[in-house]
Amino acid sequence: MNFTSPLLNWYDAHSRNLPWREQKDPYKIWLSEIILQQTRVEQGMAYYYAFVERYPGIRQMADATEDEVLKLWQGLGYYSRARNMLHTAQFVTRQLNGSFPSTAKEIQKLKGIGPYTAAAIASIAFNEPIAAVDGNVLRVISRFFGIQDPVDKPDGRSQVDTLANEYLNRLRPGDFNQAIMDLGSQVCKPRNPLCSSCPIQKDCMANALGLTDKIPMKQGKTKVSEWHLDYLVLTNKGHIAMKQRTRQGVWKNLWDFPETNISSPTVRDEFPEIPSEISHSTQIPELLATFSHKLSHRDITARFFLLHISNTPDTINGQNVIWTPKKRFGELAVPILIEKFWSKHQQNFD
DNA sequence: CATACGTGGCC
DNA sequence: TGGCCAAGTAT
Repeated sequence: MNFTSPLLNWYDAHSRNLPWREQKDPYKIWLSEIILQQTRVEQGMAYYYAFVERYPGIRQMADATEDEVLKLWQGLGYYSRARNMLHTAQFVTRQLNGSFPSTAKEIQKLKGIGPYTAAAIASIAFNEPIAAVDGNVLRVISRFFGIQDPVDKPDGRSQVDTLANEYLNRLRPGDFNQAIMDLGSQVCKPRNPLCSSCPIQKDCMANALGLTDKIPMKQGKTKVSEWHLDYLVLTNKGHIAMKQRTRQGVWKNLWDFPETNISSPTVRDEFPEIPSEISHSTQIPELLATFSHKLSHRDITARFFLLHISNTPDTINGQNVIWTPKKRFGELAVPILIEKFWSKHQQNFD
């Protein structure tokens, strides 16, 4: 099988010039890998630059607050990555004396780092011969070797792991891993792969069998459930009531508005009750907007009810709130759903 | 082992 | 359009 050599030759000629590839700084490689988990390079690039500028090294990141890191991360999604990243920055700085672990085994003990990211950092930053198997590698390897078992099941997955480590170039493990990822993202794409431009087309099983649109085979589909969210947008003289999502769950530690207590689908035509903490209000909440928003696992329908009130209680429907001046709304890390609502309707809050 | 966890792009 | 996919991890 002619796999590794043509792959590395192709990489030498076509590798992308990415900022975290300019040096072998474990901090920057780690940061880029966390950002790029389940995220395309094009989407993550601006965030990478923002983080490197704000935190040139892991020690600077360790001194940050979680609110600040989440605000920088806003819009990237999977916010546990940001929380775990800060935790790891503090752990490496304070417990490991600022020295990033140098083996995949040790790296994987850090929060937010699993088998893929540990192997990627170890191979790229420390030259450890270990295959980093991500979605691209799963696709390239399963197509090239014609693996027709589902790659999201243990059997198919372990076949790919084995082959990737078997064909790994032990002299250039980091380049080998990045070469497959670049090939997977630029040539061996999920749909409409550019097989005629592929350096390993000649020995590719999926290409020979006409199965590039069938491989990689996958089994699992996560079911999407519906979720109704009813927000109370309370204002008082240019201040807005905001609450932090501290409970375990989606958007943890990001900010949004207090929620009403009428989220049951059967009573969705009713107006929300006035929270008992509100001293007196002659009007009823006005339905300002209805937004739909899709998460990977939820279809959200969010309604935003506006109400001007004359006191500033510390809790709304039992939820702790802060009263944020309208000018400072932008300092809070909010879900994209809230950001979109805000950018469209903030003029209503004067 | 299955499910939770965001958002944007593509066809 | 709705479903799939993206440099996955934690539980």
